[in-house]
Amino acid sequence: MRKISSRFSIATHILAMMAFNHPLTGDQMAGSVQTNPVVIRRIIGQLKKAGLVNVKAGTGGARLTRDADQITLLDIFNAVEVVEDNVLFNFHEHPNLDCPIGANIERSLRRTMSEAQAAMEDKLARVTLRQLAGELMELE
Amino acid sequence: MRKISSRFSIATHILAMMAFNHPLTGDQMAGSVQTNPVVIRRIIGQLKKAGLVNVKAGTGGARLTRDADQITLLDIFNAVEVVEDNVLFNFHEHPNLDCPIGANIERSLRRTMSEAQAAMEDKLARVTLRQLAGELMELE
DNA sequence: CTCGTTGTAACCATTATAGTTACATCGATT
DNA sequence: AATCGATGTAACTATAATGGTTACAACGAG
Repeated sequence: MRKISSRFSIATHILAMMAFNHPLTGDQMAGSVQTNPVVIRRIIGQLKKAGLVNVKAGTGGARLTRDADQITLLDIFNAVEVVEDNVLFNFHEHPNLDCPIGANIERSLRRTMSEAQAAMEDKLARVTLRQLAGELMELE
Repeated sequence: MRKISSRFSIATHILAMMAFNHPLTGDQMAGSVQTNPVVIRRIIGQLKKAGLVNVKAGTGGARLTRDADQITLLDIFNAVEVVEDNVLFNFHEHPNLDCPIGANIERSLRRTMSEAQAAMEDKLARVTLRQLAGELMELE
């Protein structure tokens, strides 16, 4: 299967940079991530929409809207990895209603899927941007 | 982002069917899942490679290689959702080494990613095909 | 007014998914 | 032996996500 996109790691990287150096331009971030500035701007756009980041027009520069310990990795994940109905697992859509097994399996399988997703999200929710930067931020 | 493919739910569906009706043909499964038989055969191929299923050549018919309580949803997931290096999360590949943040973030972010994946897998590992079928299997 | 920056639009190449047709091959039955 | 249903693949298609790219309008500060 396809991996979860690099938008998540890129977003986390640039947000961590913002936690140190306050106003940062897209080109500076693109230099650190080593990708095209437009890729960065698209991600910044998603982070803005999620309310994690403010961008100054004209002169440029992005900064966090709150403290790094108020932003979890789940906040970042949900900002850049948007999935339909916030449901990660697909379920084949036309199971034959004449098949008693399909009908009965669906409910419990969907529940397990949902629990699995929730367990993953919980791990992301327990780590803040602050914790991630960790030792580095002590030096500030 | 893209959802996890329907192969997982389809594979679980047809394995649950096999837990009841022992030798099952691909066309019967395709009828219950309501998809093309070739899609089923491709999934069966993956389940065979993972050692979960036996297929009788010529006359046809697939059956489980072990009891339904010896097959977990994680077994099924790993059989049909193969991801490079078994690592679900991507990490952008050329972070600039001159950026101290990128370098320092990578290790801890990768750890959290790995924990999140493990938490999800653990939920899948705790449910067996037998448990999923649940009440239905009591009637056997 | 100019300059650097941002926000988008418009492409492009690559890849995964899901479906489809076609066909060689196998084993059992007649 | 010939036939029949079933499996295993190859080949092709359409659709969509990802990641990169160029181009350009708009904005604010100097």
